[in-house]
Amino acid sequence: MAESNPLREPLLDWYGTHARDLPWRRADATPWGVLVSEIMLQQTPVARVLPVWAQWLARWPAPRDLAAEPPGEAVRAWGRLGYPRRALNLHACARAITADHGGEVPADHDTLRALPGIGEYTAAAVASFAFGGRHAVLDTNVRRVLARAVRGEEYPPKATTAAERALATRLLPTVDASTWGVAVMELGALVCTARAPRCADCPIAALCRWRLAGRPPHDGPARKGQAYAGTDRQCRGRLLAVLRGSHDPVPKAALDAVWSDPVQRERALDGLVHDGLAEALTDGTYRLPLAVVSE
DNA sequence: CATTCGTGGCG
DNA sequence: TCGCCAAGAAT
Repeated sequence: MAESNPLREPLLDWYGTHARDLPWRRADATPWGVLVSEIMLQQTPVARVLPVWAQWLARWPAPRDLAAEPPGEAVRAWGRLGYPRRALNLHACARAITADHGGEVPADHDTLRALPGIGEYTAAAVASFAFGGRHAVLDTNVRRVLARAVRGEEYPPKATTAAERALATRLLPTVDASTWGVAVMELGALVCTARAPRCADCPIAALCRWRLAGRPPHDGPARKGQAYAGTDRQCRGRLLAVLRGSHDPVPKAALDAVWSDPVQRERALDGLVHDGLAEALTDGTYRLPLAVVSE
C-alpha cells in the first residue's frame, strides 16, 4: 500500500530550505549532545538553551565527564534555564549511562525511556534524532500542527490522547521518519505558532483543515495560566540562585535575605533539600549538593 | 487526570 | 502592561 500523507512532500521541501542551523542537528553532533539538548529544551526556548548547551558540551563532551562531577556542578552550570531538577536528571542520566551502558547513550527507545527525566517525548526524540529510529515524536509543536492541519482545530487537547498518538503514528513515513518528525516540529516552532500563526508562509496551508475552515477560534475553556509571582516556585528559584552563586556553603541568613515570608521560605528550602538540589550542613549552612540524595 | 516544577520574552 | 507560552516529566 502506498503511503497516504499529502503533507509529507511539501513539508519536507519546506524544511530543506527553512530549517534553522541548530548545533545539536549538525552532522557532528553526538547522541549525548542530542540528549542534553532535548532535556534543556523541555519547556525552555531555543534561544536560551543555545549558550548553555555549548558550555555543557565543551565542559562535559561525554556522559562519563559529567558523571565524574558532583550533582551540584550540573545545577550550577544549569544557570537560569529553569526547572533545575532537569540538571539533576541529566547528571543522573550521565551516571546511569556510564555505569550501565558502557558510557554510550542507548539507542533503544525503551532503554532511553527508563532513564531519569526521560519521558515519552524525549525517548522518541533521542531515538529518532540521534539514531534515526522510527518513532512518533509528539511534542507541543507537533500536536498543534496536527490539530490544525488534520483535525481542523486551533489547539490540541490539554493532555495527549490515544487518538493523537494513532494519528502521528499513521503519518510516520516508512523511510527517514526522523526528518519528518523534526520537520513537523520546525513548522510548529517557526510558522504554525501558538499565538500568531503565519499561514501565508505555510507550506501546507492549502491542505490545512483549520485554515480552510476560516481558522475558527478554540471554543472550550481557556487554559489555566500559570501564576508565578509569590509562589513556592519563585521562592525556590531565589534560594537556589544564592546557592549557585557561591562555591562555599552559605549561611542561613543569606537565604533568609531573599524571601520575607519565613513559613514559605522554610517550606521551599526543605523542598530543595528533599529534591536533592541543596544540601544542609550540620553547622546550619547550605550549599549545592556534593552527593545524590537517596529517595 | 490535575498539579507541581523556573524563567524570561513577546504580542 | 501582563497574560501567555516555550522540543515535558514525575507524582
